[in-house]
Amino acid sequence: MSMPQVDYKESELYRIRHSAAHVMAQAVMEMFPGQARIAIGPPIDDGFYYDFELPRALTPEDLQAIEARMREIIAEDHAFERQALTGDEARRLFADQPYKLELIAGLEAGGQDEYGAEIAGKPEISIYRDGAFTDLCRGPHVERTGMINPSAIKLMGTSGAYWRGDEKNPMLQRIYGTAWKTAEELEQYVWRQEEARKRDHRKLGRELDLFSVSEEIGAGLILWHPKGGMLRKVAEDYCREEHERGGYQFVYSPHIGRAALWEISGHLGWYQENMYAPLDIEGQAYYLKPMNCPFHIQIYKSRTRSYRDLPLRFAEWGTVYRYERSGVLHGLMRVRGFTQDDAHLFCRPDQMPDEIDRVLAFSLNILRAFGFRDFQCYLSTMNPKKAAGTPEQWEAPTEALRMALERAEMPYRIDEGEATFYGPKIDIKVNDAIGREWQLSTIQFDFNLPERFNLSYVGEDGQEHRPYMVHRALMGSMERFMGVLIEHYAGAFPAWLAPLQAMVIPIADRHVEYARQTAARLKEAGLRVEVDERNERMNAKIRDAQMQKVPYMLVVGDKEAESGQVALRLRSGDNPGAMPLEAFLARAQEEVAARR
RNA sequence: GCCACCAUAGCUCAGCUGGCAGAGCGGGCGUUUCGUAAACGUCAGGUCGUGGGUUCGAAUCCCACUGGUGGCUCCA
Repeated sequence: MSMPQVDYKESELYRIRHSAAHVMAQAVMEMFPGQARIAIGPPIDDGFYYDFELPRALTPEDLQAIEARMREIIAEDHAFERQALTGDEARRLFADQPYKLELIAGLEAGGQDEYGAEIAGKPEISIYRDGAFTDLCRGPHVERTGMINPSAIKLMGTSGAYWRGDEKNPMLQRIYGTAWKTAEELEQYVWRQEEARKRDHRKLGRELDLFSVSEEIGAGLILWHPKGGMLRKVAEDYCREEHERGGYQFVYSPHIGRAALWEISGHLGWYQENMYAPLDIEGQAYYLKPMNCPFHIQIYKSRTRSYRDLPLRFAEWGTVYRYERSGVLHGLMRVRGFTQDDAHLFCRPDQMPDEIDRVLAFSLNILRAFGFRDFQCYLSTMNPKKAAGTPEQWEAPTEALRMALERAEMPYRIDEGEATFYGPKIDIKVNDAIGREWQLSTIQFDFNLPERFNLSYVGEDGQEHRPYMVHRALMGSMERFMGVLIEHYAGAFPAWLAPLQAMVIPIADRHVEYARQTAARLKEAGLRVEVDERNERMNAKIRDAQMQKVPYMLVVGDKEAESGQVALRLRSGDNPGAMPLEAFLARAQEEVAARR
């Protein structure tokens, strides 16, 4: 969905959208003569926006009026004219536009463009004029407003947005719009939005009875219903087996720990804003865990470790609680309590490269099993404002992660300053079926905790040495992973994951007994199967199974009961028809085993 | 947390400028026993998110809180 930035910035579409932003700003200025303050209005992935300070909040009706006026301005076909100015000239021109004045000052100071992005040297100050509207802008634009297709633009909505993205600044009103070359492209875009809405995990979660959130329990806290619970169990069981094969050992740890633990780990120093207020237990402060690492470290420390013991890989489906501001909560994707498929690797320095290689391959392998094909890797580097240790300490581990990515021949991007406080990390994001990117796996180097907890192992030389430590979560949070999975498959899970794999549909009451026998045989063979014994017509049962996205529908009537067959229907609508029960079973088992 | 909007039956939603709380689906019961996406009939379901206020009278107007939606900021 996201196209290469460089190409996009030079594309005609980019100029169209940038120009549409100007046209929209003009329409808004006219709506509030002398009262509208304009900030910035760049093109974005699928359109554009413009930020304003206005005397009142915009309504949906305003958007309609603005959109209508935009079409008029386009029809007036004004030419876009560029003009270079001195700082003083620009200041005179925008004397009543405080945000523009701030931008002009920034441009004069040099080092960054009007969006705050770093650039070399001092940019030329320029304006673009189209008819009655003039904006501080470096361009580029289309030549005339008439080159914007009036039937390929649409205003999408409003939102609040902080000036320059800083929450200490005043909040402006942002209007989002989309613009394309043709009406058909706009239509396709609107259609894609609808598709995304259709596979929204919150909607499917209710329709397929997978999970819910209860107001009584609290925001951002998930209840897994039996169907969702099965989905999650199947995913977890598979991963547990893989972990066991991959040399991990399973551990369990409590949900709370004493303040001193979090003091030593550094969480109270670096991470407190994400932690809940302490519980008082007999005068001692305990904190709900936001991470599992200090617990696994205590397990490591429970005895003397020899170099022969390493690497140690402690895995736990650990439920953690993190404070999230109410406005950011979102279905399963952003919650306050979630379970990580967490593990901590402890190894000798000489084992580190191999461990990183292994965990990277392991992670991709698991993600592929769940049907993800496209991955984006990110290497997050030190954030000097939020980092334990010195830049020198960060250098080697950052390089180690980079080398692992190189060895794996994974293309990656650098996320400057996005590391955790305790070390650099590799994040793996996956692209789902409709191209959206989701952050799942994270592999984090940690040189901080072994130090703080004074971890050691006895080396070959009989001396104490400091082990290296890596945190990693592959599915990340089970909640988010399930959410991504729901949207990726639009609720139609492959048979191996589907909570209910087969629905047996007796045509009339006299077929119920045979249906039950059929179900019993399939259950015995390990399939998740139910019989729809309701007093409904076959058509209704098929429709319901279809809407529940059950992979296999097995219709049984007189013919099947007599011959020991089942009539298979797939949710795709395909109808392979009658076949011996054992033939269906073999087919289903094969598909489940292949995780198709 | 901030900006805007929203909250009526399990779900989706109607309910006008304040005057008797509704529909479809779903659920219960009955009839029907049916061959690949909705049989028919009948019954039950609501302190109109919560608390306060205005008013003769509030689902409807005002305030606060809770929860949600789209963004911003932040992030697994």
